[in-house]
Amino acid sequence: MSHRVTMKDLAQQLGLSTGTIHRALSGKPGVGKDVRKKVLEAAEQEGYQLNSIASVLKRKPLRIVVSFPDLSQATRYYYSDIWEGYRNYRKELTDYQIEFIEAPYGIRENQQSDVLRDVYQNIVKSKGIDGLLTVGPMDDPSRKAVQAYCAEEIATVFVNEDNEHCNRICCVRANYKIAGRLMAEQISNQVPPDGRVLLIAGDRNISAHNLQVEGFFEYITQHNIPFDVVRMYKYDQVEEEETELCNIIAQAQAISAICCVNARESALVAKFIKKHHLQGKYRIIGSDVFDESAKALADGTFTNLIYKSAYQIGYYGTKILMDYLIKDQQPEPVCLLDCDMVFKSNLYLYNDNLYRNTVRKLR
Amino acid sequence: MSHRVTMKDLAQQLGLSTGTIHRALSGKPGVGKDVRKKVLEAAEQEGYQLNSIASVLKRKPLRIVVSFPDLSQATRYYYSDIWEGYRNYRKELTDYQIEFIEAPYGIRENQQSDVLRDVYQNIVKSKGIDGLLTVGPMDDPSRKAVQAYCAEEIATVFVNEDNEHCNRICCVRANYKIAGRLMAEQISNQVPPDGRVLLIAGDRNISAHNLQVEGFFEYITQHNIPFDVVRMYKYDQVEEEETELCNIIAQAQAISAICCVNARESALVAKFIKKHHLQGKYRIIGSDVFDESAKALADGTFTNLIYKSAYQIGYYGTKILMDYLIKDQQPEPVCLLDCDMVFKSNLYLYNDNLYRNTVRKLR
DNA sequence: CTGAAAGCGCTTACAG
DNA sequence: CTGAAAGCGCTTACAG
Repeated sequence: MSHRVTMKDLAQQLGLSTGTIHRALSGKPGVGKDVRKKVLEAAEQEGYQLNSIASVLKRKPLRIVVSFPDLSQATRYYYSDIWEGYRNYRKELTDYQIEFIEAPYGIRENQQSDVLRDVYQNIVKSKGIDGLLTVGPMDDPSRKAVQAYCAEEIATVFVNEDNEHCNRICCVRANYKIAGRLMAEQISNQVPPDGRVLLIAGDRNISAHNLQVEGFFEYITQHNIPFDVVRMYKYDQVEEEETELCNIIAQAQAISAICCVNARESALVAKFIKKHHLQGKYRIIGSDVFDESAKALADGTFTNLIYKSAYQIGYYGTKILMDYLIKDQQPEPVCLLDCDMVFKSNLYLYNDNLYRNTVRKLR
Repeated sequence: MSHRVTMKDLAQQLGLSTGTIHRALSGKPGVGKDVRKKVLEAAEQEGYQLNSIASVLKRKPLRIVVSFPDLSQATRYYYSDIWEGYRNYRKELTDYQIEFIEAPYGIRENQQSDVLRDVYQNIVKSKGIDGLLTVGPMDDPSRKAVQAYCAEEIATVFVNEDNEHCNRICCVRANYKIAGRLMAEQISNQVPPDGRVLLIAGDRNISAHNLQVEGFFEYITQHNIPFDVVRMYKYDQVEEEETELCNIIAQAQAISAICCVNARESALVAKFIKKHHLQGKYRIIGSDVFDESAKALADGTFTNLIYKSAYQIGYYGTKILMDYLIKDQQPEPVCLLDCDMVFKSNLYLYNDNLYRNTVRKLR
């Protein structure tokens, strides 16, 4: 264990005070241009590494805004896992002096932008904050709200949705393509290669849905599986959906399997199957783990579920932001978390929040 | 953020020095019995929590011995993942002043005990160590070697194998029962319920193998699947194994699927299938991810693999030991990590060490 | 057995 | 823009 270079060492070497070294290295204002350069060079030269532990002790608390959808709506299962992942990583940070400001928002139009603007007015402007963790904005007002944060050099990490027009340090999301491939592979293990498969493809405007569809076809193409795939796009036509399902199922050429790329329609499929007493007639892979889908898997209505790593996204999103702020670790711009195939046999792992104590591979 | 109670606060309240408070709370010698009691009570009363960050700064480095099998032998794939998980968690601990002493051992008889005794003589006795991370001893000499550590109050965490006769704080291992259930469930999705299944059951003396077999039968019993399961126990009769496989496969009543609870025999099955050009004839689930098994999955010889969380065992084993030493967190005595079903579509996650950056659910 | 003091490596508030 | 000093909350070595 040879001596690790400290700020004191650099200060002595350069004939400066440790305060100046600190200001130079931390990018704080109040240090001459050439002095800063000299310090950065010496630090590089000597292989100086910030001691992230020591730096915690005396600094004032970091202030982080965490803003995800609240649990009032359709995405509540998904986001309760995101919140939980965030909270669990937060526990790892006890003693790090971090103040988390939670700002959940409803999913009505403009809710994200309203909440973010509100926090900006009330907190950012007065006390200042250091980091922002939220969903990449999908509408103009939200994007503008986030850009106001980024303009203040506030480190920003997006979950689920990216938005490259904001100066975010990274986006953490599920690897949807692999999710689609997994569905195709699992189905291809179970139904004859010339079988007919209903792919409930979600919304053409939602990239998470498209990527899964893409992955699905990629797999069957690469493996020369001549599935007859029927795609259904009724995500925003809730009323027509059941009729459409009836039509497809009533067709002369029977389907053997159903795959569904999103939670809402998975719930709908489960309901439909039970209503028409079709349990066991099809191989069905649903998306996400929540009350209805978990029940459907447990009772045999579904064969499997794809878990899209919501918990891990919350956990890693928080970790990546904090590693950036505390340890100066620069993440990849996009971090993909792989999805899991859920079986009856390991459903309890996803269902039982008590032991959700985890994490996942990162790409 | 109300003020958190510090040692200084306790010292003032009790009219003692912070040094005494520290000695009392940390269980160090050199403090009177009733003084210690008084301090512990006050700490309890005031809700004192150690600031684990501050405690790192001035203390001398913790010294941890890490001793797993080396990579010279049959278990090298499995243990390279364990080592890697340990190394990756270690990276999270930069700045925590921890000195890791790596003591890999060969798998010949008594290698573990020799190495542990050697380290004990050369390091423990002279410099002292704070923690031990190793495989729970499976023979008498190793058990005695470990007990010598535990007698010195050295915090000990076992991976893979437990041994309750040592005073370990915890054992971290895969949830083998779930692994067995997953195999049964996946096979039952793919072959007719009255199908014949060959279960390569490993060694009757190895609990990891037995638990998987148990889980397998548990699943098919609970779900009333009338599989005809043929068990094969030839783990230590390598020469007879191929003959036995030939016999079973040649039988009039054809088997539909093969499940294998361990890595060595999975490699053997892959070789056998390829040699006899039987690819695609059976559904086959192998164990563990390593060169041969990964190839067999990729080329369609195997349908799936069960990954027994080696990486995560190394990662969490290290974390649990360090959380105990640094944050005073008492773990559950047995921590079970769930296993993954590996598909062609996500094989790269297990195969590509570059991005092995992860973790798993803990029970 | 107990206290008083120094110091871990940073960050900050203050003075100039 | 820069320096000198104090201090974060612990741990340690020394003195008694």
